[in-house]
Amino acid sequence: MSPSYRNKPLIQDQMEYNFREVEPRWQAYWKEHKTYRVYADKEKPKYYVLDMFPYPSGAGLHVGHPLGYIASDIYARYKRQRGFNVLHPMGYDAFGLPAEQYAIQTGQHPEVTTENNIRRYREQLDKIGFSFDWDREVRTCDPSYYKWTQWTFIQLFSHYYNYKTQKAEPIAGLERQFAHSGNVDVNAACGEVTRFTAVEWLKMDEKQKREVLMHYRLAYQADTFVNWCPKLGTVLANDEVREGLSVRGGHPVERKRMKQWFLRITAYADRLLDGLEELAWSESLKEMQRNWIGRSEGATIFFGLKDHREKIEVFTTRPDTVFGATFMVLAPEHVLVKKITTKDYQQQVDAYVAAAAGKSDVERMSEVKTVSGQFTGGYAVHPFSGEPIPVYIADYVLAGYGTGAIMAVPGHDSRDHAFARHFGLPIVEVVTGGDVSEGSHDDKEGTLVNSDFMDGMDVPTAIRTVIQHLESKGIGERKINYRLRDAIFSRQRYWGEPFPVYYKEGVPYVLPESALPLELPPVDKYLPTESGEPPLARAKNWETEEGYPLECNTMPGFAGSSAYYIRYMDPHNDQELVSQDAVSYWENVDLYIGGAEHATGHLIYARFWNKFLCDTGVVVRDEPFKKLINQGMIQGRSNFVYREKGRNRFISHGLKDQYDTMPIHVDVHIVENDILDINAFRQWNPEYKEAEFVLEDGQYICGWEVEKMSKSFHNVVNPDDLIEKYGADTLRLYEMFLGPLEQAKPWDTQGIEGVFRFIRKLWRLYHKNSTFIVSDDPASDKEKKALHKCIRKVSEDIERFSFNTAVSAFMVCVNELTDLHCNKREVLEPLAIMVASFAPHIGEELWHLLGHKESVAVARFPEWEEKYVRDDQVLYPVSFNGKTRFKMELPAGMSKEEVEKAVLEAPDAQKWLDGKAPKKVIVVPGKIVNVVI
RNA sequence: GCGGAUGUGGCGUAAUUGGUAGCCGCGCCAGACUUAGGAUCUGGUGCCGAAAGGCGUGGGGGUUCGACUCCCUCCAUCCGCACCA
Repeated sequence: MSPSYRNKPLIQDQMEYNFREVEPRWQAYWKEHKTYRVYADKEKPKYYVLDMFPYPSGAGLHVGHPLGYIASDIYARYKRQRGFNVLHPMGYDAFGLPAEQYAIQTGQHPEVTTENNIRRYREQLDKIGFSFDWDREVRTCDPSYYKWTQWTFIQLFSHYYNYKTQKAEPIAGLERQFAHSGNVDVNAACGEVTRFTAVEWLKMDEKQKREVLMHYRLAYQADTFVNWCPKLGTVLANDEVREGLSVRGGHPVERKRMKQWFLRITAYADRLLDGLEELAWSESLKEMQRNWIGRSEGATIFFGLKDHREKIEVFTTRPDTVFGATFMVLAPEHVLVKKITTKDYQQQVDAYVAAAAGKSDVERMSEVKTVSGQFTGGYAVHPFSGEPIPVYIADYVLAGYGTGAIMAVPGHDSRDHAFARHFGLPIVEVVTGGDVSEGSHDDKEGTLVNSDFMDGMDVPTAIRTVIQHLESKGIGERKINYRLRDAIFSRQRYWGEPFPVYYKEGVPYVLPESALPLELPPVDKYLPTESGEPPLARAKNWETEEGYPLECNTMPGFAGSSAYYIRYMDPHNDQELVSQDAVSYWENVDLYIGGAEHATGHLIYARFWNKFLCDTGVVVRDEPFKKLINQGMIQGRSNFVYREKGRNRFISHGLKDQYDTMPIHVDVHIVENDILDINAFRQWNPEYKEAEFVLEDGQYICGWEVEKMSKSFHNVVNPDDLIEKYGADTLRLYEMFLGPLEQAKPWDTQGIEGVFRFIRKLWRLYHKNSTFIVSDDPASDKEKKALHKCIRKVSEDIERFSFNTAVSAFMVCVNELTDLHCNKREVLEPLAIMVASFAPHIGEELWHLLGHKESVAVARFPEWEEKYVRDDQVLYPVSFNGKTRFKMELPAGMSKEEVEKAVLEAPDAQKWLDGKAPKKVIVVPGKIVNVVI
């Protein structure tokens, strides 16, 4: 081996851009100089760019995670260079199940593992070169943070929702009103309360009063059926239960009645719905929220019972079809089922109810197609005709929606139709336009028939009319129903915010603010107690100073994430959640980037939380997130080898169909360009050490497929490895270059070489043989044109969040400037500023090499000028009957007529005209010429 | 079933207002430099065809001088919701 051989790569390294030295140097500089620190500066316009903060899991980041952070970072840097005062913080959603599960297994305090994970996340994030103001970091599990989560809970507990004023108001005002005139005049969001007078109120003792008030509070306690898993000692969400077993562990889950804390989010249903209008969110996301809220307009109607004084209340969106109601159906859980069931049907009804109770929600959903039900023996009375109508119970009526009872109109509802068919019940047509013996006519098109006073009306008129009749007779009223449920707000867990609540004689009271934060107590185990109480029941002295027991439930994950964007505005304030000063300056989030998986969870709760804080004067804007972008998922690109069945032999992709093979995932790190590194493969798994291979062209070609990025598919790519190999700037550019931000796209490490070459090509514009060669000579028109086209494209693309095309524009520009051998400061300086948003390290390095002392972060983004991008010659594509045939260069200023003349005279045109006269010539100046023959 | 989105070279994609389809990059092919190349540089690369030319943006139809773009219809894939009265 000759010495020159060994030296060669070294010399090359010196000449090339050395990201391994440059990137850590600037990261240290930014940290030391607090380059990205931000204050509420009233002289400057504010802009708030927020990322959904991560849950710090033990696995660290893969290349999919930083995608949104990179996009928001580019935008934040761009806005800063545009003169905005940019708030761009980061923190951690640090309470959560995985840490607790790990604690149960290992006995380690979740705080310890969480702290470790955060440290690892921070290292990874720092390497990517983000412009976060880390002095504003928040962690939801930090007592100084959750103090304000607890504080907000106390506020929710102490407020009710007044429908008259359409906002939250202090519960004390409600108490005054009760003392003055009872609850008759109150129009508030509440549970089921009976009417009472002022005298009755005043006669109640404190316990009774508190019970009544509990029905009005925005944070309230109520009994509910939950998915209780005795083995895990906790309540599970619907998606944590499959086929009656817990997803984790596979333990039996039962429906259990339990007291839980709730947030009265339904009070805000209309405002949550209406607020969507003003938001710059994607239509699909808004639609998801609309569906989740599920507002439907209709009426409630009371049906009397034949042999009982009670009435059945139903909700219907089609009160106009009331004369078509030939039977009624109650949910099996409906309270009146017991009462109306006659002796003859007792057994069958009991059996049906028992069977329904044993089924999980998921099971009931999966049986959608089967019609089942049971007659109760009871009859209701039609509110208008007085006819008796049979009452059934059936699974297809849900206890949790509407009133849990329906009037069944088989002529105009497909499910009722199927049910009527199955049980041989009469089907009556009340709206024309279909054939009800064939199937139900569900549309609102048609004319009312067989409907007494509504005959001849169209559907909308009939709906208005019947509601008037119902209201005047006092047997029903107009009603808006929602699918949205109040949010269950308690968990039987350890690793969450403790409730600032204690119990006096079984009645819950909130702690005074001075007692906050109520810190999580140490426990001996992170499991429920033997008697099934939550882990906090294990804590010693878990009581107030007076000896009252404290609440043992903790808050769910969304508690801490519902107001973190507010806390970033004033993260160290220990007097209030946020100062009026800070919030009146920063207002709300201008740009929010995060995953679509939070569409109906976090994004609904946060909006609700924010509206409440707005009502109570804590924040100044009704909506928290003005614009929201869901970054698309980065998928994995998996590689496969094909093992011959029953043998330790692998067949190359192109030959696999000639053998009986099965595909096996292979680690993408030992595959390059779909060619398997056979030696690495043999070492990868001892099982394959002696493997044989059937090759094509001397190589083993792997198959590939796009799948979720997951350990089990061996397709996870770690950003640290890529940064080590190519640098953070290359990673950032490549993540953006991959495709549109909002679109899901597969990760293919192969392509990163292209942006890596771009970075080095950029560097070479400013350097020759490792010497900085930028000159102060004036730039040529061509050079300026390349630059100004780039400024225009990049700024327009950033404004519309089209980062992939912006990267492409940089490449085009650098290619052009390279061809022009441009080394002019006039061009290269603005280019460095622009590049710095995307690739901050090389941008900062070039900026300082250009002689600047301040960070490029505060440089002014260049403006493009029309005069430099204008063309004086236009290359006209000339088409005949819409097909482009040749191109012709003409001066830009030419009139339509001149262009037409010039084109028709051209020799190329003669060929295509073939002696015929053109019927018509279309000239779009500066664009195109089309000749019609 | 309902709602939303997406279909363009071998791959990721581009075409901002109806105006040259395929920019930029990967891969591939050829060449240069080289003892060597998985380095670097240069050129080529939608498909068919020797060429002339023809065909091409999921399929079919329409509007238009002109359609990836607008309209109708069908198909496929992905996501969300799902007996919501």
